[in-house]
Amino acid sequence: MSDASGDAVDAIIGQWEAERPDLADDLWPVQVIGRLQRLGWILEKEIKAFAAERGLELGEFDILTTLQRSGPPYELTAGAFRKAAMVTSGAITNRIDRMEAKGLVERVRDTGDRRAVKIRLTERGHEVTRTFMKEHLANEARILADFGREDSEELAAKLRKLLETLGDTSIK
Amino acid sequence: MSDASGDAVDAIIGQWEAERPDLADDLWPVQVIGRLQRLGWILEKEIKAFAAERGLELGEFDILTTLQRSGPPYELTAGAFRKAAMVTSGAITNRIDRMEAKGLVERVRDTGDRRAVKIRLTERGHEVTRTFMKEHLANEARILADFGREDSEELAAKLRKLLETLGDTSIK
DNA sequence: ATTGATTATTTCAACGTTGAGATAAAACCA
DNA sequence: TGGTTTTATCTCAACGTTGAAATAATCAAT
Repeated sequence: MSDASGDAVDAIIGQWEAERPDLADDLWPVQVIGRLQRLGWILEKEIKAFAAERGLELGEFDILTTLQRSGPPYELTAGAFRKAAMVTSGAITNRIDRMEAKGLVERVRDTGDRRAVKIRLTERGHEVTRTFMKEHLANEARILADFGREDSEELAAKLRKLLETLGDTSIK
Repeated sequence: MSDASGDAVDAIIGQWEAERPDLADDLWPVQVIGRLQRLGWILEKEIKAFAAERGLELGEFDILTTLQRSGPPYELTAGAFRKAAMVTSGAITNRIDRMEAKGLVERVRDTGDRRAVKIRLTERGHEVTRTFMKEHLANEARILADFGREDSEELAAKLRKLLETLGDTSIK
């Protein structure tokens, strides 16, 4: 059933129902996954633009915040980033290269394990992250302002449940 | 409040509360946006792998399904794809180039407006999309199987509301 | 009809990620 | 100690996207 009103996903499902009636009973996952995909795109674009205004790549922002929220001594290995950021090793190397050039982080060879490289937040990196993070949260609050706090809490609870179902229980 | 159990986002929020108590009251949007981001990554990876097993790029899959669900005569302009797929013009040109080489679509110069190029699904493209789509929906159903149909419906309703709030009401 | 503005697509260099292979160090085990 | 396996990072070519500039056709207005 495609309503006259609705979001883009309702329209897409309506198109499928008309074109492939044989699949009508199998379309229900699209309601969820299609919407999650669209929201992912929209939000990524939003946050990417926000970061770009401040001279940061999205991945670089990711490194900075991961590092700061990890707490003292504000250093993590490249491997830790790979897992936290869900990207490959080459991407981490490149990001750190760029950020080291900007003076936001520094590489510190681990004294114990000389294979490992600790990435440490510089004083400048700290400052940038501090102000950036506050603005970032304000921006996210703005994005959700019309949706509202109460709906946000309810939605968050359901999203948590889905993530747990999918096994996303760790940031290690 | 960071629970002992929970998903990755609960852990992240817990870290921020410890490291930046001054931001504690501003973290609520992360509950939603952080989770939407993670779900976007997870699902994209899942679907990308699924497409790759069948020799298709994610963007190519996007073109195929957009084309098929548009109904007869199964042709759209490059511009229509740009809007539907939320990507830039160069990306569309490249995708169509690759897919034309694979014999999945063909370019047809519009007889009326000779600036426009219609992208049309070939017979082979139709076949591929038909089988692919059925498997794709089965795959999505598998992903959501543990989450359940009822929770899916409830979650979908909230996601729709958020998308509408963000102005994502059209696929034109 | 001619000029100017707009619209549609393609081109292309820059960019970030991927992923396999290389390098190097540590851990394991005889 | 010596040899093998494992772990951590870096290297680098291939890949897809971005976004601005180029090309080409239509539309608008006089």
